[in-house]
Amino acid sequence: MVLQKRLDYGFNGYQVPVIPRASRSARGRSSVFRKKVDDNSMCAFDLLATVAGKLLQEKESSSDSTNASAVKCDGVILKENVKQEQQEDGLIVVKVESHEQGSSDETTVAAQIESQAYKYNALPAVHNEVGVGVSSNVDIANYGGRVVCTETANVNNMNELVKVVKMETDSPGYGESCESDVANRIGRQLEAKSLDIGKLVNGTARDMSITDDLMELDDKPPALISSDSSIEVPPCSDSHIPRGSFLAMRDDVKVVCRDDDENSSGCTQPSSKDTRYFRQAPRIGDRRIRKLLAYKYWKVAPKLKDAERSRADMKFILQNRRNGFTRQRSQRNPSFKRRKVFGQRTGLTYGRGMSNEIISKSLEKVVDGDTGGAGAASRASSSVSGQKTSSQSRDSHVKLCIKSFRVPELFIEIPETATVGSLKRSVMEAVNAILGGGLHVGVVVKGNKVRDDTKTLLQTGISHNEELDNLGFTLEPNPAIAQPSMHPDHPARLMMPAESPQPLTRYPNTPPSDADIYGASLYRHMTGTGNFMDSDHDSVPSLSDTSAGRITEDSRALVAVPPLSMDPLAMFPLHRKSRRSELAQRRIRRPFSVNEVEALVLAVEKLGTGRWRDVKIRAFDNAKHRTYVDLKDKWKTLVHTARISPQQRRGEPVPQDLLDRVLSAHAHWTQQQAKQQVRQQNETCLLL
DNA sequence: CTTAGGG
DNA sequence: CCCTAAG
Repeated sequence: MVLQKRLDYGFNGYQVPVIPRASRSARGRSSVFRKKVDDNSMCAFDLLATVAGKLLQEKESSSDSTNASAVKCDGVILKENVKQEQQEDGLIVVKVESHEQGSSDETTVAAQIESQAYKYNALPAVHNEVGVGVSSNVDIANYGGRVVCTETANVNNMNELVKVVKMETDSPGYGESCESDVANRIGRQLEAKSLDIGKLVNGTARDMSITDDLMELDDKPPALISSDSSIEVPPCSDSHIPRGSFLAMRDDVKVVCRDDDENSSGCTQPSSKDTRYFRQAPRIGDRRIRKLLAYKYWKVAPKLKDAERSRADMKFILQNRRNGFTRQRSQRNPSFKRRKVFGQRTGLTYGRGMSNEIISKSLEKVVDGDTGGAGAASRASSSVSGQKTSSQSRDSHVKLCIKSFRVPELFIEIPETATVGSLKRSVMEAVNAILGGGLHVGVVVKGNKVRDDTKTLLQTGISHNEELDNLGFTLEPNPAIAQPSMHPDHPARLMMPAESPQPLTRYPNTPPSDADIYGASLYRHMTGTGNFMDSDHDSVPSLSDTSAGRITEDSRALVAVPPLSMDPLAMFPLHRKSRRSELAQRRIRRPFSVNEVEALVLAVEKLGTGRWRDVKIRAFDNAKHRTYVDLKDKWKTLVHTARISPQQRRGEPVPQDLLDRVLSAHAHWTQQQAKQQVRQQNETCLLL
C-alpha cells in the first residue's frame, strides 16, 4: 500500500449541536465522517494540524458571514500547509496555512502533549446497520475555550489499527464535558458489548473481513501511539461551543461513524434543506456554522501483484438511514419524472453542484486500478486526461498519474443483518452505477475548475514542464443524469417511511406536530392573501444560513441498495422490506391538513376539477410536496369521504361543511364538464 | 408535461 | 401515494 505523501485530512464535517442525551433513543443511526490520514504519522502533531486546519476553515467561513452559503469548507489540508513551528517542552505550535488560493491566512494551534498510558476508549464495534467501521462526528465549531484532544490508539494484532480521537471542550455553555457523543457512545457500546479493544479490533475487523478487503491494513510495526494532548485553542471572537469528537483512522481504514440515536441523524443530515424539524430541535449554538461535508471517495489503489480486487480500496460511507432518499420536485415544476426514473432504475442519486475534491495526482508512475469500480475509475480518468505516458513522440506530452479520485459522497442503505458479502456487492453496484455514466470528470488547475473543454492543455496550463502539482481531477455527478435536488426532504422525513412503526423521537414529524407547523404557516399566509401559501417549509431559503451553502459544496450520492442475492454466509434473514428499496423510495405520506383541504376546496370551487395544474399553482404553489396529481388524488378521496358516513372516515376529521362544499363543487363541475362535452360533440357534428 | 383513472 | 395510458 502506497502511502500518500500528504495529509489528506478530509476533515470535512461538522456535527450538529449535540442533543441532550436524555432525549436520545436507543435506536441508532449513523452519521458518518471520515478522516483520512497519512498514516505513519498520525500523532499528536497531526491531530493538532487537523484541528488547526479545521479552525482555519472555520475562520475563513465565518469571515464570510454575509453569505454563509458561500462558506468554503472542503477541509483538505495539505501537509505542505502545515508547519510545525516549534517544539519545546512538549509544547507544539502548529500553523496551518490557508488552503485557499492566495490567502495568507493561517491558524495557529499550540498544544501540550503529554504521553499517557493507553486509554481504551476504543471504537464502536457494532452498528445497527452495517457492522463495518467506525465513524465519528466532527464538531468543532468553536474557537473559544479549550479543546482537549485525546487520542487513543490500540495496538493489537492489527498494529496501529485505529485511533480514536476524542475532542472535548469545557467551554462555557456546555458545562459538562463534551466528550460525549462518539467517545461516550463508544464507551457505552463497549460496555454493553463487553468488548475490550483487542476483541473489538480483532474480532470486529476480522470477523467482518474488513481486514483484507475493506480496510486494507498493512503490516506496520506496532509503532503505536497513545498520547493525550491538550490543545489550547486561541480564543476567537466567535463563541461557539465546540463539542464533538472524531475518529482518526489510518489512511486505509474506513471509518463509519455511528450515532446512537435518531435525532442525531436528523441533525446530521447534511443534505437536508427542510428546516421544519430542524427548527424544533434543540438549538445548541445556533450561530455555529454547521458544515456537513461527509464525502466519499474511493481511490485507485496501487497495483498489487495479484489482483486483489478488494484492495481497490474503496472507501465509502455508510449512512444509517431508514429511508435514504426521497424524491423531490423542483420548485415550480411539479414534475420529477426524470429523477424518479433515475432513482428507480439505479436506486442511486447524488447531489449536484457539489465540490469534489481533487484527490491526487503525480508525475510518478501510473498507478493501475484493480478490478471493479476503482479500476474503471482509473481507466476512465486516464482516458479523459488523455495522454499519460509514452512521451517518445515529438510533442511535449504531459505525463500525469491519477492516483485516486474523490467521488461524491455515497450513501448506502443496507440492513444490518445483511452480510458483509452483500455489503461489498452493494457498494460495488453503487460504484458501478455511478461510473456507468453518472459521473463526469472535471479538471482542476491551480484550484480552478477548467470548464472549457476546447482549451488545450497548454492553454490551460498543463504542460510537461509545468508543475503538475496544480493539476487535479475530480469526479462529479453528471448533471444530465443526476438531477437530484440538493435539498432532499428532511432527513427526519426520510427516515420515517410510512411503514416505519417507530417515528423518530427527536424530531417530531408525526402528524400532530406536522400539522401544527403547517397550520401556523398556513394561517399566516392565508390571512391577507386569502391564498393558501407557503405551506411548505422547504421554500424557506434560510435554513439557518448554512445548510444551503454546505449542501452545495457537498457532493454526495445516495444509494439505497437492497441486499440482493443471498449470501451463503448470511446468518440472519434479510430485512423484510429490503426488496422494496430497490424501487424508488415511496414518498412519505403526508396527510392533508384541514387547512390544506380548505385551500384545495377553495381552488377547485373556483377552477373546477379538470385543471389540477392550475389548482396547484393557485393554492399550493409553495407546497412543493404537493403535486397536482396529489391534489387530484386528494380531491378524489375527499369526494369519497364526503359520501361515506362519518363513522367510516379516518384520519383527521374534515369539517362537514367543507365536505359539503366538496360535494357541491364536485357536482357542479362534473356537470360543467358534461355540458362541455355535449358542446364539443355538437361542434364536431356540425363540422361534419 | 398534464389529465384521468385504476391500483 | 403510485403507475400509466393518453393527449
